[in-house]
Amino acid sequence: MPRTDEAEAFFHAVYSAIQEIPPGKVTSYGHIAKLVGTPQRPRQVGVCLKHLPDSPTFTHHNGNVPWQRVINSKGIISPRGHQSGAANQAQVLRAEEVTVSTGSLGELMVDFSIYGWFPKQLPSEEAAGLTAFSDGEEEDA
DNA sequence: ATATTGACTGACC
DNA sequence: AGGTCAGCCAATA
Repeated sequence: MPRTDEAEAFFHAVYSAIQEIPPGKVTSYGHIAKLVGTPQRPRQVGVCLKHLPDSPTFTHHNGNVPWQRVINSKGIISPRGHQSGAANQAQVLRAEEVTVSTGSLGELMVDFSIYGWFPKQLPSEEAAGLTAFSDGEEEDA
């Protein structure tokens, strides 16, 4: 649990934002950071999830916060230094019909098409007509 | 109390 | 296209 009130507020904001990610979709740490008004702290978002309680006695816990729907900006499940936790996350995502493929290096990739928001743009920016990475560089479908 | 780590990311080589 | 670096800051050591 957070040690300061300031951190407490941040944790709460992050968990609440994550709860808004619809089932079957994912987003990035960076995007959550933007949503809570601290775009320069995607890392702290990771810290929040790292310390997400298991016990339902907490307001936010792994039973009501869809932690599995947060991946990194590269579109892959963060390996967090090692693979065990990431593999579990992939399993939980697959359980909610999210396609996760394994790359040649063992990376667990999530299809960008199910991003609730693109990693580099907020919904408002998307509405402005940005094309993100659909610029026409596809070589395969 | 000081130092290191790390569920991140974008900017630069 | 792929590695490195500098910010970030709570949690650990």
